[in-house]
Amino acid sequence: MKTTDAQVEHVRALISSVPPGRVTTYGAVAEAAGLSTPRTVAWILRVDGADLPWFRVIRADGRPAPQVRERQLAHLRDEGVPIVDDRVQMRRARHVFDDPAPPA
DNA sequence: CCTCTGACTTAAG
DNA sequence: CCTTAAGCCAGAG
Repeated sequence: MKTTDAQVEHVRALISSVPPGRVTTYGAVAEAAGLSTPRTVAWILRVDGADLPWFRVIRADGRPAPQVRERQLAHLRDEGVPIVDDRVQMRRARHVFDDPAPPA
């Protein structure tokens, strides 16, 4: 199904709700927003994520996106996110969305 | 209508 | 820990 504006707004809201010092993954956001693939989340951040805490969204393995990894790591370190060898310790820093995914 | 690319993920070698 | 392959959706050419 084509991604709706509501879905995009949902994704933006979810990312905005991630508190400082915590992080989430593309997959988690996609699932919470009801999207079928994390690539859509990446697309949203790329085209309309300048005003969002995009640096709190990392890949599933705990590493930032290669293209922005320096800036992302800098932001995360600044917020006190546990990082070891350029890898985020999601076990401690992962954020859990209270708002459940909408039923199909 | 085609192919390519991308701030992704999981599985397999 | 490394690289491939396949699946996935949206946009650009």
